[in-house]
Amino acid sequence: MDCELLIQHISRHIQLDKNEEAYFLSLIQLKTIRKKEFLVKQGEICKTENFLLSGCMRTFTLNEQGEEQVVQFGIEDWWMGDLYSFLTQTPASYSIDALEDTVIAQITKEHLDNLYLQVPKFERFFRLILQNAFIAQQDRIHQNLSLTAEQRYEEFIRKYPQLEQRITQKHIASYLGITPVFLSMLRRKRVNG
Amino acid sequence: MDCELLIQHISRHIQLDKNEEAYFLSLIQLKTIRKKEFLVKQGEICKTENFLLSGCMRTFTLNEQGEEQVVQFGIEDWWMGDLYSFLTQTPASYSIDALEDTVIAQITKEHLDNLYLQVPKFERFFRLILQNAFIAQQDRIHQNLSLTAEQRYEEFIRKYPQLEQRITQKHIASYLGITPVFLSMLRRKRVNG
DNA sequence: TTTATTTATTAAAGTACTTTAATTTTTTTC
DNA sequence: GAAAAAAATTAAAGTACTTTAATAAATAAA
Repeated sequence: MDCELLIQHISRHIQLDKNEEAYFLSLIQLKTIRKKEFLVKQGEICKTENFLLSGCMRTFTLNEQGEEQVVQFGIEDWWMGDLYSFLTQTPASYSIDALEDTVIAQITKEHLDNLYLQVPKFERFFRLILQNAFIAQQDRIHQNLSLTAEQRYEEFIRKYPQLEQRITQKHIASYLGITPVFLSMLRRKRVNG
Repeated sequence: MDCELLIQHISRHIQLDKNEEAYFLSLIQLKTIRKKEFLVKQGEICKTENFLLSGCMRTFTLNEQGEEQVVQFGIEDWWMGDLYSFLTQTPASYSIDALEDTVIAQITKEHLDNLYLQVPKFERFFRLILQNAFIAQQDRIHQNLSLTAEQRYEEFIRKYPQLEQRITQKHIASYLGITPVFLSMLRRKRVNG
């Protein structure tokens, strides 16, 4: 089981001894999700938290008109899941699917609850992860409120140059809160000056 | 020192014995911030995390044109601060001021770091607080992207009926990402049908 | 209480972004 | 490698929201 990336990721935040690492790995399951397959479906229960070892996923909702709204992307080294559904084991508000063939490391709620009891250091680990995620989200809220679509697109490119290559414009537009048509206009403007 | 509300708030998430509670309280300072006074100023370092015992505050930024963008409100039972500035002890991106006379319980970074070491349960406590904050923010991002200004205003009223009364329309408009002029139009439409 | 200052309302003109629909390009499938 | 399906581009008309400016109402200051 090749979780090297996950172990590195954890060691950036907390130090585990060999026993703790082995115990942690015993709770983890690897899973491959092919492009277009779902990890979580809106309305079903999100049973695991998921660390991306490779590939690319998106979190989105379907509104009443059946339109997709992308809320988040995730690539290697990111956690993905519907946190509220996971914590409360209630139906998910969001769907998550794979934009590329993706390999994830999964932990169930039961295993995570045990992990917190057996290795309390993981309370710290997930606190630190959440701190970073919270700060990133706050900045995103601020930008969504204060920047124009053009400025948000520039920021997206600056911040996630890799993502810009890997993800379709349709999905990027949705993430930015604009239509693909308008994003196309912004791109033309960028190129032509 | 009347921190009853804070103690209740904590006991909803973790259980403290009397020693732990006393130690925690020894790290806390009460402070009153009068209406219009600042708790944090953009560009200065945010030295404390702050729990609101009473009153009302707002987090905002000033952009290059000197316009205020409200990012968040806080009332009794909420934590406020510039988390990134607090954690890294670098200049704050956000300002925080009081919209009403406000009483807060403060903890410095040094005290909080000690608290995590002395009473690791607090790792759990702040993980739980951050989980809730993260989920709320994710929903806000989703709504900002997918709802019209009118729908966002309806949601705001539904979710924070108390706040709607206590906060000026100017600030609510900024929080919603619209102009006060447009908010006024939405309100007229609501009343007249 | 009066005056000054800030906030809210209204109207009208302007702009950023959407919608629709047709065409081209790219990707997927068999 | 051809056919089908999905994504991107373009243009034109429409709409949600902004900007400006003038007036009224509410709050703060003296």
